[in-house]
Amino acid sequence: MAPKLHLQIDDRSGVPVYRQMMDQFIYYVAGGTLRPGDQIPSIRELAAALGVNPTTVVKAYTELERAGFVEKRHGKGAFIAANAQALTTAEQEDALRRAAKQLAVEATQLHMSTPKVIDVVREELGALSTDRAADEAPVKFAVMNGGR
Amino acid sequence: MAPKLHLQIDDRSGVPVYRQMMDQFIYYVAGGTLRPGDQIPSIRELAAALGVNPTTVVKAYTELERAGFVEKRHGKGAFIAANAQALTTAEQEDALRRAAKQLAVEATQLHMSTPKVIDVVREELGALSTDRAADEAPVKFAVMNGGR
DNA sequence: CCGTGTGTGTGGCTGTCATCAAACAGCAGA
DNA sequence: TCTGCTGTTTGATGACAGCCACACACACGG
Repeated sequence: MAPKLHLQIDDRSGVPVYRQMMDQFIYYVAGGTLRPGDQIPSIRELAAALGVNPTTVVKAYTELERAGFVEKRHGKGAFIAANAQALTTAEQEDALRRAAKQLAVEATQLHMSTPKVIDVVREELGALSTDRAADEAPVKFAVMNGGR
Repeated sequence: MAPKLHLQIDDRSGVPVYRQMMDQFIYYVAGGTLRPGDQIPSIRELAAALGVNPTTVVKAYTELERAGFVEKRHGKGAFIAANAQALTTAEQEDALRRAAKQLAVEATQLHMSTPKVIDVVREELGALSTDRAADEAPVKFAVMNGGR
C-alpha cells in the first residue's frame, strides 16, 4: 500500500515548500513508484516528519487533488487518485531537462569544467541509490536545512 | 568594462526572480567573468530585457550591495564592488552540488537511468557553450516562460 | 445503544515576503 | 537649461506559511 518514498525539502532553494512536495509526488507517480489507490502519508504525519506546518501539506495535497493526482478522504487519509495520469515521456524528459539546464547554467557561470560537473552528478546519483538500498522504513524524509 | 553575460530567469521554477538574478551575478563573480569595477546593466535596462518590474531588479541589486558584491551609484549606474570577494572553492562546489542533488532526486523519483541523466546534462552544457561562442552582444538575457 | 478516544481532513486568521506600478531625485552632456 | 540617462522611495496586491479551533470517521468499552 505504501511504497518506499524519499521526500526531500530544500529550505534554501527559495522554491515554495508545497511546490517541492507536489513535484516529488508527481514524479513518483510518473516513475511508477506510486500507483492509483496507494495511500500516502497523512497531512499531520508528513508535516511532522518534514518539520513543516500542516497547512503547508494541506496546500500541496489540495493542489494535487485539483490536478487529479490525489484524493483526500475526510477521516480516512489521502490516496493516489484512481485515474492519476502519469506524465508522458516527453513531460518527464522536460522535467529532467529543466533541472539539468539549471545545473548547466550555474556550472557555466562558475567556469566549471564539463567532467567536473559530470563527476558531481554521478556522485549525487550514487548517493541516492545506495541510500535507497539501505532503506527499510516505508517512508523516508529529508530536509536540507543548509549549513551556511 | 562589460563582459558577456547570459542571465537566465525561469518563471516556472518558483524561485523568486530577484534571487535568481542574485545567484547568477554571484556565480559570474566567482567564476571570474565579472571583476571588481565592471559596470553591470542598469536597473531599467535589465528589467526591460528580462521583462520584469524595475523594483525587482532593485531588490536584487540592493541585496547584492548588502552582501558586498555590488555598488550602486545614483545617476551613474551599478558596478561590481571593489572588494567583491569571490566564493571559496568549497562554496562553489557546494553551489554546484546543490543543483546536482536537485537533479539527482528528480531523476531517481522518475526512475531515470544514470546514463540518460548524464546525457541530458552533457547536452545542456554543450548548448550553453556553443551559445556563448555565437554570441556577439555584450549582454544576453533569456527568460524561460515555459510552455505548459 | 451510546460515549469516548484517536486518527483523519477543514477552515479562519495573521504575519511576512515577492512583485508590480508610479511618482521622486541625482548626474551629465547638448 | 533641458533632456535623457541613472538610482530611490512608497504604496497596493497577492502568494506563502504559520497558529489554532473545528468537524468527520472509525474502533473500542461500557
